[in-house]
Amino acid sequence: MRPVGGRRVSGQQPRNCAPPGKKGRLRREIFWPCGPNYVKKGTIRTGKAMTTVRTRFSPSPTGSLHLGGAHTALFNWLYARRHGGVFILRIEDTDKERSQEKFVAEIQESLTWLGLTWDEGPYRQSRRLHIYQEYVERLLAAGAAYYCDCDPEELKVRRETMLARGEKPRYDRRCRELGLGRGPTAAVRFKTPLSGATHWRDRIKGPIAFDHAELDDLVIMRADGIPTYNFAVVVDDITMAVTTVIRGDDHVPNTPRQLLIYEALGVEPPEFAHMPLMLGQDRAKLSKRHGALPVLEYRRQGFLPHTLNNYLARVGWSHGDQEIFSPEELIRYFSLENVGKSAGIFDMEKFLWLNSHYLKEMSPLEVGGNLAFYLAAAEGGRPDPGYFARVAATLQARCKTLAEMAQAAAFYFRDPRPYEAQAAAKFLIPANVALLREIMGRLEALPELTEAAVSGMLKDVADAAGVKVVNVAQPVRVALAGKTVSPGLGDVIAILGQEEVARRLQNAIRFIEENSSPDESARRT
RNA sequence: GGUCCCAUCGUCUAGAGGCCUAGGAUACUGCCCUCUCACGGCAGAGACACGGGUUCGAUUCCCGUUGGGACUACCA
Repeated sequence: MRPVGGRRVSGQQPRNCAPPGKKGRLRREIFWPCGPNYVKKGTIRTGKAMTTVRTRFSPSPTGSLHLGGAHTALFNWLYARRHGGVFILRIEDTDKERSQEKFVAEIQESLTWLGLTWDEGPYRQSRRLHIYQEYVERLLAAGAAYYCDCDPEELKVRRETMLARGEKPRYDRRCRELGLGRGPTAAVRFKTPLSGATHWRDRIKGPIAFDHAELDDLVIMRADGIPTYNFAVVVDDITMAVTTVIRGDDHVPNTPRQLLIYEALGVEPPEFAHMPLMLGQDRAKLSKRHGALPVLEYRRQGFLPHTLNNYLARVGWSHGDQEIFSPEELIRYFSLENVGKSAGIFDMEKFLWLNSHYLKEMSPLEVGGNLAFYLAAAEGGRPDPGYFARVAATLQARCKTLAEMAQAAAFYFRDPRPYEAQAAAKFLIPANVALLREIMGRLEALPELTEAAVSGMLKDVADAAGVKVVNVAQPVRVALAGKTVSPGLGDVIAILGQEEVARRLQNAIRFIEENSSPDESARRT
């Protein structure tokens, strides 16, 4: 868990020392943080002399942005912001089958909602095909790649056969030395070294090594000229001058393949930081299949964007015992050194708590503004910000999400009827008619409808009747809110206003009279 | 199966060999506050996966076991 080697040198991050290349040109003379000579004491330069940090978030538009993606995007964004760097958005849409335009839009909307704004992009891999082509040529010319015209279907069969035989399902390299030329069905494969090993020092995981014997000759460009993931990533990260690749540790196995491509291209690679994955309740990687919800779904459910950022930041990263971070603090404190290695599980309970925390912290006016948005769909409430603020103030400490608050606030905007059945059965009974009448009268007599005045009145009524306040409060509550749960009656009454309160009390009395049999009401009144 | 990664309360985590009687947060339980429900306050229960080393001393370093996860495509 502790940094190894140079990772701790006075808190400085080793970075590439050369300026980013211009327009597709390779960067020259780059300090390679992954190499064996990584950080000799005293070689780290500080501040201005170093290259600007450049990170990227590169989702593929094959689905909505979900929590896992937002987690990765946040760490990249935070790291870039922390170091005054550049955050790049890149859409990896080389999977023509599954990529969809609507997801490109949704991903951007999600990031924007979260406030994870990008400085460059969105770049689209599908519009950079000529660049990949150029790099493939280079590899081909250098003898680091070769054409392969094996039939994909047959490859699949071979793979299954190997698997069935208990062998490793790898490409058998039968085209490797054939010297095949370009052709309509020929894909390009990377010529992976047969022996040796690739290793790097991960900014988060420390040293990692893979034997080349474990790797096979991956396809880097399909027969149709579309590059595959591992190749496109490398070319993009080179041409976009990415300095730090921060991604989920599910990409660790891809890294040696990419490092080999950098090497074949003669380019020093960026540094890598593989962050721990965030798992679902079932401990499996978050994915659509495991019920990972789109980020926008959390917006719909009434979570604040900063709740997501704060929560996500604390999965895999920490700053001592601190749990609550303002956006500025997140940026100020974020560092790769404090990113842990082990995967974390998304905990809805804590997530809800965090959201409720922010709901309580915000000003009533702000919460009210948000609440109006959630109510608009359902209730079409009054568009008066002041009114929403007063309503919000009574609900802030009682709700965990804005959607929940909208529900709880509904009675402020419309008639409470129909009453909740159980509540009505228990409190809207003939025995309480007199009480409701008295309350109505007393309210009219109050010089001012304030929380204190109403509370005092309720207590007086209770005292006079020799009962507890709760006994007078509940019938009134059901009459006004339609249920046994609501904010304090003093606030409710003050907000609803004299006229509306009188109407609701009257309605409740009428309801009781209509719903009880004549002799029952005679007996109990 | 193979390769790689990971391992502190249920969950997120603090922990840089003695500061640990292992801290915080959440969730849970109890009490207090209280017109309901919440909020809030106080208290409680709850973890170093196991086995070997190294060391005067391991939660911490090394090895192994076990467990979990990821990857294993002309997906990303």
